[in-house]
Amino acid sequence: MTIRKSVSSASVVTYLRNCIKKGDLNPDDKLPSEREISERLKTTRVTTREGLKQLEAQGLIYRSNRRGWFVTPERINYDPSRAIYFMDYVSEQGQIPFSREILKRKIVADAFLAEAMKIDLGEPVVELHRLRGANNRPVYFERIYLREAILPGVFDKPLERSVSRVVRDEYQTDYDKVDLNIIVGSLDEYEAELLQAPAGYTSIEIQRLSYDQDGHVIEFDVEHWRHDALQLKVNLSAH
Amino acid sequence: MTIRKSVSSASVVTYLRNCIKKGDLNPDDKLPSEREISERLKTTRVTTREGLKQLEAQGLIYRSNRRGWFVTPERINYDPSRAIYFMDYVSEQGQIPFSREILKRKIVADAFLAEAMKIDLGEPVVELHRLRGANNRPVYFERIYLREAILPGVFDKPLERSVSRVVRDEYQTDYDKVDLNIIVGSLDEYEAELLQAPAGYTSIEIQRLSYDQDGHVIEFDVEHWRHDALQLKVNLSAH
DNA sequence: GAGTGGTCTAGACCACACT
DNA sequence: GTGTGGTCTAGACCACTCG
Repeated sequence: MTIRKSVSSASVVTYLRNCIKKGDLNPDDKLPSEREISERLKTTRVTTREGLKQLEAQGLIYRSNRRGWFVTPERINYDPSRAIYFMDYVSEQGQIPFSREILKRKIVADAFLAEAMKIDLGEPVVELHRLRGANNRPVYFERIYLREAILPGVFDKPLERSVSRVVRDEYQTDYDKVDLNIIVGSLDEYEAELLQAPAGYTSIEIQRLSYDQDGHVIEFDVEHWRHDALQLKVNLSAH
Repeated sequence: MTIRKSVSSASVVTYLRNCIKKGDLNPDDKLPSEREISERLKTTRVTTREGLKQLEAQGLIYRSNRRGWFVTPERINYDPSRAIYFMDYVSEQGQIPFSREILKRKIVADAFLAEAMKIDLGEPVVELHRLRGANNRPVYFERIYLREAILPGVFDKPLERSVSRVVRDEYQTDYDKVDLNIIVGSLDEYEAELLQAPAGYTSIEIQRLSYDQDGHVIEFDVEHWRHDALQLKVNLSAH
């Protein structure tokens, strides 16, 4: 049996956790400055930051860029197995969603895309980047790749609100099968800036590969979520 | 447009990343000591550790207790939607699995369990803790809760290799529906020690609630994975 | 312009792992 | 016993945010 020595950063964790539990700090409230916390608990900034990072790992608080530390609001429940759209399920959960298009362009498949989408090198693809969030807080960034061969003219469709709605309604194509790939990673500088996080911030990366009824890949989608903003729910049936 | 200043911990990241790419460091190899890296790159331990933590967040390296830093081996692919057992899918992926029972006991449902399993407070439940890993490296710890009301005498069954196999074969009960709940969190001291990780280590928590054909909850299962050891794959069909 | 978070230096002590 | 990782102190500078 190991004997735990008392760790000073733990007092930061305990102190702030209590503030949150007691309601002195509410969701989206800003925490006191690191220097102020350090002074109050008679420790140094390095130690205080260690404690803050532990609370961050637990998802109780989050960082916004250089703006400071905040209490994490309720997570977004996301079920990638349901045919429901971001704007809708966020609203349903009582939060106000937003969606911002960052980039839309025609490209050709490079080696990575060709392998991931199981298509030929050089096949024309429409690339779409967008940022989405709730209550003015960005929660995930995604890159979407659509095959022009399967969805002719898709570049000129209004894709901002929902790609899958366009595919369903304008191409009479159903998503028959979806392969999900989920991994915990960290944000690169570009992704971090968009998500108002420091580079290296822990993220959840969701890759989604969608097929139509004929087994063709129609869409490839890579999402990077702030780890603190997401709760994944998946319902599986044996039928 | 912001101008990036060059960060010193980044040189640690770049240096070690190259060592791994070039093959100077191979999966499961131990990295040089923090002091040695610091000296080699003419920086201090704090900065070196900052770089190491970034590589850890990216999943390229991992920590084992106080033993040091190691290069992350290939992740385990886990598809919670498939009816396949840990011992089997790890073997299939060319790794050697192990499973260790930590605890088995009869308890009654407390408030948390009652709510999670949608059962009455005080209902008898069999609790099982176990630790699983591959190639001698622990990868996840799980708590399993089984309803004695639905699975009479389950306490005395051999549950170590696979609970679901016992349920299927000995009770002729099929898993009809499974609700998954996935969240990124961190390990508490107990979990961390079992997983040979420092307390607070980033983890993936998977809660699984399984129902039989009649809609009764038969099993509740909470898994804590080392974040660096797991790649989730889920296949969804519209059928 | 003041204050903050992000980064860094140059030390130190302790408990634990390894030999 | 030696060396390592885990933790901590007491400073410092810079770039950025905010008022």
